[in-house]
Amino acid sequence: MSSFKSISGTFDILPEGHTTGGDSIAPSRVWQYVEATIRKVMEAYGAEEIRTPILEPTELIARGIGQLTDIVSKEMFAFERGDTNYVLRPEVTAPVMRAYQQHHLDQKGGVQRLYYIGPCFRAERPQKGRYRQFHQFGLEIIGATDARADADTIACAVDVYRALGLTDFTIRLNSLGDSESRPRYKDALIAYITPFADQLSEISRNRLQTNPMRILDTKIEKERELLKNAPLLSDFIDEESRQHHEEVKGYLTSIGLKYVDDPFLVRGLDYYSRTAFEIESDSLGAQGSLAGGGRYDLLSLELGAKQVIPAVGFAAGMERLIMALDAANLADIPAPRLDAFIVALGDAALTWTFPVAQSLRAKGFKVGYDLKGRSLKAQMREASRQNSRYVIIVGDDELASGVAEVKDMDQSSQTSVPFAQLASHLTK
RNA sequence: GUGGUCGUAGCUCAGUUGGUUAGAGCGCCAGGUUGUGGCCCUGGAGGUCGGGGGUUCAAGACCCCUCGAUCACCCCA
Repeated sequence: MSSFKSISGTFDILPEGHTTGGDSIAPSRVWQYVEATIRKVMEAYGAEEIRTPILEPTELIARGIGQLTDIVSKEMFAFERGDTNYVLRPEVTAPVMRAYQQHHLDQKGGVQRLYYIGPCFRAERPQKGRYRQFHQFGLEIIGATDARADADTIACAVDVYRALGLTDFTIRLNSLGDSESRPRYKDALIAYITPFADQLSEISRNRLQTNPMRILDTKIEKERELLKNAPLLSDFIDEESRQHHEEVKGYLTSIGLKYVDDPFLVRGLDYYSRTAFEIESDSLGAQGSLAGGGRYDLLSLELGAKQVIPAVGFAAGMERLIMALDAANLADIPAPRLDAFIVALGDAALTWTFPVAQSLRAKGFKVGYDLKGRSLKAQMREASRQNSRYVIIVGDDELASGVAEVKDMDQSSQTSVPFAQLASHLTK
């Protein structure tokens, strides 16, 4: 046993899949399958992949996500080197927006649809479905204020889940209003809550000062009770935002997408305005948030743009998606099978194996052979384990005659095949 | 960051109130089959009982610390 272990909250993805003591990590082929499906759906939405660095300037994340958010204030892997401050990206919307501005993608005219899949890092206490290195995928539609962009974003996320066979989730939707209606609502909320302040938890009391809207997100039953009659954001948002929200809902309805209008839905990142949504698994428990997103028209300004660059997007967690697939038994991807496994007996045959395997591989066959010089029986067992379609058996006799024994492992039948006809025999 | 639970072979786990050389199933390896996988039979390898310290004549079992996992809080994807 090695004395080194992967860092807490991180995990290896292996060909066979394994458990971390409780949580199970899917085989790499399941991840590949999920990624391939995501790419396919993204392409259906006209999106192309963007890959940004894992390392970003700390300031970008702090400004983008918000200094007072939990992510920035206590969950970043950040370090200093020379006179630069680095972070391991905790999310990728801010980096995508940074890249958009850095490369002047607005100058290409039109709307950019960018998707990503990759690792993110947050220094949270690990638990099921929550890791310190985790993987997000998401879509950002940049350059459009049209409500169809918002609806498109939500539909895209939903399509990813549907394409994988998941149906067990709920969409929650809200509008956060614009930069003027939010402060007004904030004031009203503070005015409403302040009289009860001493009945709140310490966390909520702190939020009253720093980020009062996050209090709406509380899971404490008593606090929810106190919030029953709290002013609603929907009563404060500006007319344009309200109309925008109605349009978004209209588009969702037009494609038969069901959602729950949730006036208490607030996202934990500061950059959202107007549309905010979350997709929650109905069966995953505490870490059931599959995807979240919304409109973030003001992020561009926060990152130094001279004018508003309207944008919407969603981000989703790969771990939770795969957890949900597992729970629904939708993650059984069969291991690939070999076309042929070459069993060699004797030194001459061992030597013969190598170029033959190469020439078959060059013709597109998946070919394996034993590398441990084991017995015929052991080699056969290995072929069986690797689920090879055929086994090619060659010993001194076959080398002399130029004719191999080829066994069909499914039929358990065996025929003699001249070396020159091996490839054509495998095609059958 | 806070609280609860757990940590024995590669995996899943058993291990009586502390008491000799720590077990099972699966997996792995070998043999039964002088050149044929899966099923069956036989045998074998594999464990500093997460790590460190302590109590005791004696600790896998008890105590403390630590690390890890896990569930919840929190957070969010």
